[in-house]
Amino acid sequence: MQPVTIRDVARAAGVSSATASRVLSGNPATSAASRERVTAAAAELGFSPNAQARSLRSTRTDSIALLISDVRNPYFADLAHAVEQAARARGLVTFIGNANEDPAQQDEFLDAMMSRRVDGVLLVPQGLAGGGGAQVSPAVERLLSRDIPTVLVDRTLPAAAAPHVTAESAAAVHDAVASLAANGHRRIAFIGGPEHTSTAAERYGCFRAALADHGLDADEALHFHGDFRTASGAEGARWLLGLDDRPTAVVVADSPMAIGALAVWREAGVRIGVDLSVITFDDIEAFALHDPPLATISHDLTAMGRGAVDALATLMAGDPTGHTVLTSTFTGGASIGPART
Amino acid sequence: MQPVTIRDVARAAGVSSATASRVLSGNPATSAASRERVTAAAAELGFSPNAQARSLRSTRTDSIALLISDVRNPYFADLAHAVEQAARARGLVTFIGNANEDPAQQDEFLDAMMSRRVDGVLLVPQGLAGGGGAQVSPAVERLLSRDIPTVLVDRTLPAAAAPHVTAESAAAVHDAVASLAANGHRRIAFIGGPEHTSTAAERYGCFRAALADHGLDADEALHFHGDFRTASGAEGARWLLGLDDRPTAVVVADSPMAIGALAVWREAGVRIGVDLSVITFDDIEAFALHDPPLATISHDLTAMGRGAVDALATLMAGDPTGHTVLTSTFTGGASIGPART
DNA sequence: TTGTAAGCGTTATCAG
DNA sequence: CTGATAACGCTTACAA
Repeated sequence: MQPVTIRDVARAAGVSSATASRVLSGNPATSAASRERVTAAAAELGFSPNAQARSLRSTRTDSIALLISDVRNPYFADLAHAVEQAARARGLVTFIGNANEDPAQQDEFLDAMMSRRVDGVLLVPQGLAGGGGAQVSPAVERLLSRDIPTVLVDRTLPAAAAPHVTAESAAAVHDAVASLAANGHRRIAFIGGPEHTSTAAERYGCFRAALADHGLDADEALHFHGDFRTASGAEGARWLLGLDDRPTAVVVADSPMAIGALAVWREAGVRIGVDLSVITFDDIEAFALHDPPLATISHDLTAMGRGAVDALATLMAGDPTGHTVLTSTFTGGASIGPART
Repeated sequence: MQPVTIRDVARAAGVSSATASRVLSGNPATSAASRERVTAAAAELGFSPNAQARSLRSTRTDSIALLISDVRNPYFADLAHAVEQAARARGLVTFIGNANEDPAQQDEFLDAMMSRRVDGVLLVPQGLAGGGGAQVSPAVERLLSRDIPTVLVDRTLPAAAAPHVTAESAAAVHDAVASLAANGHRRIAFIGGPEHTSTAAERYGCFRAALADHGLDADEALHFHGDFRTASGAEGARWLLGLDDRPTAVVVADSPMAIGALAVWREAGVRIGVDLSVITFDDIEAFALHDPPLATISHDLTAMGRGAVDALATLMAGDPTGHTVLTSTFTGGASIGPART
């Protein structure tokens, strides 16, 4: 079936293509008569407007892009869901892209989106492994140097390059460490994320600060550098088991790593909350599977998603927007127990 | 900064826009000299072609759409990841859409994709709640009546409307039920998915067949109708606890429902593998959190994703394609124990 | 090998 | 309220 164009509709309705266009895009300057005939003809022919052509002219696409780090990470899945629902409420379609924690994949998706002229971009920026200067990947550079409304979500970028909606965990981490300290823990390990992401840095930074608050000193030897994925959590778990003078507690920086780590510890016969106290970031539904209940430091992803869409909408409307920082919540659980002495 | 057009590039390179276009789209009819100057100019100006305009002319977009039922369901997250990687290997960008198990959201996304003229569509079709005739939602109808290459993934549609890549679980379910039967279980409940999805029907159908294979009769009173989401799994768990002559074993039709159900059972003090034997569909990483290990019936999502992309690529190349049906695997676990007598 | 010019399907402008 | 007509940014005959 050949695609039906607006001209076909106009011809069938006996009007000009301009009138047909006006009717179909809800322009009030139309007569009831032509409105009726055009809509009828469009329905009859099964007309679906060519968005390419439309936005070539109008430069609006009513769509936004959301780039997340990892579709398989429940944290980002929740974020994607929240964004999608909030965007839908504003009449925007969301295209979700998966960077797979890889700047190259991020860039491909962003380029595709830019050339498709989405109205705005929500970006969880991927860190550059290089680590040297305050670099930003090429496509992100392009994104920002053009005037494409962009909001960073969850993670930020060095130069405060764009407005962002992120979470701040100081208070929750403080409470979490307080809970450990109250249980007599003094050697607390940290299984962290990749250093080149702002969240990994923020989470670890808050952890160190919290230690200091409780008169404990941060021991860099108790800091494992993971990559936010399951396998590295398992590695971190094994690393912990191999430490001399094994720590009695550990904080894990995200849920996939926690899943990987807990599986290893179970296999090794480590009793969580008894032999080892565990606190993990990112409360996900699947944690309900774990016994005992896990203590968590969590974010309100629905709020983050909605906040991000709000900020982006403001930006798309042409108004400047600032940063939003949400606070995290500490929820205790039986995975914290007294330090064995 | 105003968007950079191909004319800007051409001007900077001192050639016509036609030559610039030829260079940038890899047309061999170009001189080394202009090739060099054009690519330099494009890089210099940060040119990114307008995909709208390009495909308005050329009708290829090198992109595909993937519509999944629920981003937050790890099963679909895994599928999305697999598709995305396979598509990327073929130079295709994947736009992921989330239907949220809702035909209306599915249709919005599909319409947006059709009007953006993606080269192909991978669709996990949403069931119509009506249940009456063999209907298909309007946008899916449009999708199929036009000649847009489309492959159904995971779920099918009544009229074998399009080629599909799905999983078949008969053998795995047979083994699973055999394992229960060998442990003396005779009353086995089933917490199923929404009837209007083909997978729910297939999974339950195989379950009934497997019961028959083992001389057990299917009792419709032991069939709970869930909706593939966590909350309904919890409901199903409570339903099971309230049954007279409580079944000693249960099969759960997907992982989110299993998560919801297991949480309820734990809270009720039900010992999995002792008081109640459990087998669940869809092996996900987070199941590693559960003790004892869960018996599962699982699919190879990587194979499904790759198979779907292969089928779609074949279709996009103009060749007809058939159906692919993958087999499932049963993996035993300590969540199956002897029936208490 | 290159340039000119004609569209692709739609919407915006400007007269009527 | 409507109809010509000119773009939007790009590709592709067709000439040169």
